[in-house]
Amino acid sequence: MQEKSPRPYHHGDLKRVVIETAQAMLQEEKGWQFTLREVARRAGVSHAAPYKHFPDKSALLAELATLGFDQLHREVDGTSGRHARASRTEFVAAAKAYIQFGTANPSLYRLMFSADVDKKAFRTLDEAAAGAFAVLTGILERGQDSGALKKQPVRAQAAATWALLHGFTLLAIDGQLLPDKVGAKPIDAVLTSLLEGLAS
Amino acid sequence: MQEKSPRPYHHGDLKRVVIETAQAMLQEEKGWQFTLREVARRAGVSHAAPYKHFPDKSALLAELATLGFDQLHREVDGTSGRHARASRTEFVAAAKAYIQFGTANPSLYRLMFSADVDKKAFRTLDEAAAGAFAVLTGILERGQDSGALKKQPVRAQAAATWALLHGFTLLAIDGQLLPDKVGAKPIDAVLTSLLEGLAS
DNA sequence: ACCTGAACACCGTTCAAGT
DNA sequence: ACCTGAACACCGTTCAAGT
Repeated sequence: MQEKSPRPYHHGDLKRVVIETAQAMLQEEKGWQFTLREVARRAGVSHAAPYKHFPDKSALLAELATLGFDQLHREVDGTSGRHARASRTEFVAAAKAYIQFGTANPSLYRLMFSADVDKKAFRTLDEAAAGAFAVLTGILERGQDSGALKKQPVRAQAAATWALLHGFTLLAIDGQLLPDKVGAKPIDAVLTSLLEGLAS
Repeated sequence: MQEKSPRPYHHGDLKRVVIETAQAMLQEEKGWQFTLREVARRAGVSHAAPYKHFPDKSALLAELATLGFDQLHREVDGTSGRHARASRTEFVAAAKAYIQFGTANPSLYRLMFSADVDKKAFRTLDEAAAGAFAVLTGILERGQDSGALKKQPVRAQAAATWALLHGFTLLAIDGQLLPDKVGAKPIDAVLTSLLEGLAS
């Protein structure tokens, strides 16, 4: 019995395989050491093959970052109920989901905000980031409607919230929020402080 | 008249020159593309020479990051008066100095929190980061003493403040807080929001 | 003690040539 | 249309050899 075309000359689906291999590598320890040649190696293909699907490394990184923002979008969005009015609990759940995503996928999260991704070519990346940002804005709007949050310019509130979540996530990834430095349960303390700034 | 020993075989002060050259490169556009060989080239020395002063690239990066934290420490500290009690104004000035440092030295700021620096060998880096962190803690303590800030566990307040400043700084560096996305004067809006969370 | 030059094992990227 | 293999210009790092 012959194996199903073990290594056909034309891979057929290489673009997807490259992306999936790269994503798997990002999940690993030291996933931030990202090598195009290693991706090709694992995909069982020559190191020049990916260039038929991505103009350069930056473009692949941009694609991975875009997919990361999409996933972040979905995970934060998934915590929020579909009510027209949002509670503080809902707000906190969304915030925790954001931080959870980042700390669970440190290399990917870093990549999403890395200087190495191709910023010019991929408007898609900006759109994906804006999409994730819009989720925050939406929750804040609905929180204001319910009276749980202070009525303030929503975009400024969203920027402050995003900055706090982003900073907290990165500091956590860097191991710079350890209890001995910052007290126990930093996440709860920080979210409390944030809420007190926004709550009515 | 003879030039003063134009290129002596023994440089004599190479370690400092390497650091200063590296710092100058970090100030440039694309300063984050950091190459040990390019540093050596600019210092007019062979590419192997730096290895007599730094075990590897990580070690140099760690040294640069440490110096960065020292500078950040000084600049934030410089804004705070020497009174035992701190006002909100003082707190805001410190926060703005933090953000100003980061946005004025984007590559250095990124490096200070980069995954590439040698975390194990250099306890100095941790100490420098802790020093900068301590400034925030000090201002918050003195702000609580003056009654300008709510009495809360200081380390948690400091963590929230740090996270917000860190996130804001990085988003600003990434160009992700542009007015069209986030409204005008994001910095003031964010600091206001932060203050409302901490103020009494 | 400090520096050089050649060498090694890696990259990202390109391009003629193969299927 | 898609992939390979060799090639080029770069890295970081090591090490015998020079001063």
